[in-house]
Amino acid sequence: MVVRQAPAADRDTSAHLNWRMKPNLPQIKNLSIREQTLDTLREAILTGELKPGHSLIEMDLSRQLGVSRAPIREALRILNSEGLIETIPYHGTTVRRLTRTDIEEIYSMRSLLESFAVEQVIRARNPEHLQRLRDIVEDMIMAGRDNNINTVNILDRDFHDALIEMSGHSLLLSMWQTVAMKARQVMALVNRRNTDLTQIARNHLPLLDAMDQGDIPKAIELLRAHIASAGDLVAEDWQRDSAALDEET
Amino acid sequence: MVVRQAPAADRDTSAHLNWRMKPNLPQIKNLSIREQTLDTLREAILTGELKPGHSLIEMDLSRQLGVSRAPIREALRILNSEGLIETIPYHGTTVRRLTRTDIEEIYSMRSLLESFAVEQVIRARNPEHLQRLRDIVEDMIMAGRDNNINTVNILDRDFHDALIEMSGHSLLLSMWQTVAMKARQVMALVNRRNTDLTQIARNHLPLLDAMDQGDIPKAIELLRAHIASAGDLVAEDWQRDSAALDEET
DNA sequence: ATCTCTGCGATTGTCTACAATCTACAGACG
DNA sequence: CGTCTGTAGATTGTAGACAATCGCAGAGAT
Repeated sequence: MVVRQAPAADRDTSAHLNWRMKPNLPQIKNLSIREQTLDTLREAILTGELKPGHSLIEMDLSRQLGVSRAPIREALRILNSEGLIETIPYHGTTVRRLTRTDIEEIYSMRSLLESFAVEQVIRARNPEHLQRLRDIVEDMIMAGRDNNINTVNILDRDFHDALIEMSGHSLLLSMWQTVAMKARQVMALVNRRNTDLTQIARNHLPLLDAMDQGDIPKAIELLRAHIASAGDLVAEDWQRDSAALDEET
Repeated sequence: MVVRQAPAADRDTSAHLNWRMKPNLPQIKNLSIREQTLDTLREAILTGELKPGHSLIEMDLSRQLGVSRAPIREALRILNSEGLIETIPYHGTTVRRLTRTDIEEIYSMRSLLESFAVEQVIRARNPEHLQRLRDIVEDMIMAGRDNNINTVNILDRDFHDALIEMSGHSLLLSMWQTVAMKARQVMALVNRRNTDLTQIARNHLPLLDAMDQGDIPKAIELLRAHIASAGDLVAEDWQRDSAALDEET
């Protein structure tokens, strides 16, 4: 951590430097401490490393990350407005606790946003879009055969992200990102019962067929069912082991 | 998003203090400078006082408001994640510029969120909800008769806010607030052509009737049309006088 | 004339110290 | 014994100074 600032020259892409520049030099990132802190904390929350209820003390973070409180505070403000943490003035900051209602809301919102997106994508009738989605699902099925749960999850996210992006609706995309973030957090927090990975992947196929046929109502119906069943499973698991989820500190 | 902290006194409900407490003392506000700055700037942006493209210099704001840069920076981070401003590192912060596409997206998103809400509200079948909405519309019609454009606008906002709140979906509410905020900004920026205020108010009545009858598809259809026509009008006006909207600085 | 480099002013990014506020607990007071 | 009061410790809120970076103008080289 505490990646020190990179020299300016590395980021410079003005013409005289690009002249015959050999490619594939790894892009040097010069993110502000605020951004690094933000990314680090957000990732920790989304992966469940920082559990709901966990207390975030600015001074502790400051020491752990080896930076001052100012950029940390700015990062916390952002996380706060993203709804991942809560701050009580002069008292403390904690990772937002989740209720079963929160989870139901997250999935119902996913459903709403995605069905809107799928309608837009179908109307656009862009064959490349459908092909791209098919490719992702195929990879997903293969990863499912290999029982590679991590890859399946990533590809599943890719699929739904791609669907939203294809709608070409930037406001939708930004709201989606908020919701998808929360969904990711929830998924990381529940101990999912083993399910047939291949089956999860295959579940996407009927949706693709409906999209191929341009059948909007059917596609929306399939998508809704797909998300609802995923949401129900997660909500059940949540109920089951919700006792272990709040962290005292 | 934009969940404001309640002042300490509001949160204190311990028994010994509530015992025979005389009411009606004006609540003492102790908002942090960050919150005050946030509210001030956000309001200025939403009312069009700060126009798209206007440059926000931390040092200037600091002098104008008579506070240090730290709380201002935190407020700016929040406005940034709300999508109202944009910051280029080491260069400057400006009020986000709006394109016609932005406006179309704002209204299509409003449409999506509100039709979801109206479905939930109809399903809940709560007569008080419908009565509350009717009351608002009645006031709106009266304000329309008086040609009181400001009151009509406020009541129109109240109506749609109420609709969302009644859905009881807190995540929906938070996304709605983001979108409604942007819509408010857009409305403040266009010089709306005079329209019949009474007519605007009356336009809400068919929707209420459909809700009364529990006719979900019809209600959604009416709502969609209502919002779409509003959006089209605004988009037209935008096109017309978009030249005057960007502020140089 | 054109290109390159260097220094300058403006602006944001970060650090440190100090102030304000909250909670909890101990002790005074009836 | 219960109620109020005040103090201590922890935590967030704010201030002011300094560092880093960017864009640009202008000097100098070709």
